Amino acid sequence: MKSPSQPRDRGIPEATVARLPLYLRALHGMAERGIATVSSEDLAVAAGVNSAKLRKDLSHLGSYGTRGVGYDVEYLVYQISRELGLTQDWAVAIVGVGNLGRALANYGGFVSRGFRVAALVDADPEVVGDTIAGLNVEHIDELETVIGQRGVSIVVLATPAAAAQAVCDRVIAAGVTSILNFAPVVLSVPDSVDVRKVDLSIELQILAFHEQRKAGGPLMAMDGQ
Amino acid sequence: MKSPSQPRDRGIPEATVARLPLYLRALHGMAERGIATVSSEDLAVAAGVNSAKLRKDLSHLGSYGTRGVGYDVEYLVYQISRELGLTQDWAVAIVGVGNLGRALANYGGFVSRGFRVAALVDADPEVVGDTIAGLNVEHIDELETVIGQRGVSIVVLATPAAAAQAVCDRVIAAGVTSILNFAPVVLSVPDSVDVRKVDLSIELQILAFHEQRKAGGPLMAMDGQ
DNA sequence: CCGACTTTGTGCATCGGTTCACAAAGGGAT
DNA sequence: ATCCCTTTGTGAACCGATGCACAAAGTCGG
Repeated sequence: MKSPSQPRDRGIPEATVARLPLYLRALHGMAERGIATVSSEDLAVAAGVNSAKLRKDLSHLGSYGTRGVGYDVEYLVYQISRELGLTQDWAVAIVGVGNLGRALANYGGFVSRGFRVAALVDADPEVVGDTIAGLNVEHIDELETVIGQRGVSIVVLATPAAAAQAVCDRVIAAGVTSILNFAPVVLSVPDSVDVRKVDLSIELQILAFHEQRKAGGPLMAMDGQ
Repeated sequence: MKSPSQPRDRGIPEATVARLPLYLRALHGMAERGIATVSSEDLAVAAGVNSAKLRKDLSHLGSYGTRGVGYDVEYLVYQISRELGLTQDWAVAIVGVGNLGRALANYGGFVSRGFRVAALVDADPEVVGDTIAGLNVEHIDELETVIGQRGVSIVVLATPAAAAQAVCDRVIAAGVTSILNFAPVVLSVPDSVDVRKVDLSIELQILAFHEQRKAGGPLMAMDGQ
């Protein structure tokens, strides 16, 4: 039994957290198009999920809808943003300024969501000193200094696989507890540190698996489905 | 008792499929270091998962281990590769040659896993004709031709959000049934088409959520956890 | 002020996935 | 050949997530 206006339930399911950014994106689009109010059904369609799931997700944040009407777009944007921590400014450092690091530095989706690329760091003297996306590329020796002085709390690892663990250890020692890893290695970190990984080739491999199935499977089993 | 070569269970759980590439990566590393045999425990550590989960995952492919010994690295690499469809050559087209598209074209992880970038396509006359990663950038008008003639079965969408759905519709009409989408939009496609999406800003937002929690949560609730 | 209509929020059944724990299977030593 | 040791493969309990279906809550027209 909980008090009726107890929105702050400390335990939001992980699956819900992963979908909130999706809702937020859909809501931003609607706000831009001047839509003031949206039903769970419409928002669900825009976000590509089932409406019951959406309502349950939102119910974890609190009771922000109006029965018979729907959700106020602006208000919901604010509530989700606040829950995700996007109402504050996050300083991000990108380590590894290869093709991927460059793409990330230029990626508009970061800035528009409360993230600020505060530093670009690389080990290659060839790129150190270059200006990318308006930022000076700094030498890896400056890593700890940069993190400390600019209040970097999230680090994006876009280094080669071989360098990732060493850089990871250093940024953790420098106090960082959130890492987004693009290098194709399993990082070993203390429990207190959050690592999310994105491996582009894994996604392709999963697609290949399903594609193969459609084509008849590895042994060309001739089942109709 | 099942016949020893009855590996083909048509229903491999989605969660398992998503982990197979992880095992494969770990196994490749071991093969390179000359390791011939590996236990589920060791492989699990290398892949960053629980060993019981790993064994259950592998059991869906068949009985490829030897009790008391472990798994033969080479053999397991082959079996997983085959299951994922990586023993064949997949032609991939990348549409949208901005920063991200460029990074993807140069990404080594594709080629090394049986994927071949067969075409780069863009709408901007400024980039059409450029050579990137040894490939000529072709005009979007050629999209259908390129897909048909080079046997492209997987398309990577790295276009701006506004263009993604239109390109998506075209590649589907051209016969493609597997799409990897980097554009921050929900694509609407027939059920027969597989879409996997990667949204870089979503991953960062999830990190921000947890980071905020560590720092005390949105209302600075002072609970120890 | 009331009654019909809309849409939320949620209890409940269900499902897929994870983890535990152990019997079965194989290897190697004696 | 037999026993002991290691490690797999899996039955079963558990856990979180999903989706249905509906009562509760609110709006709006008359």
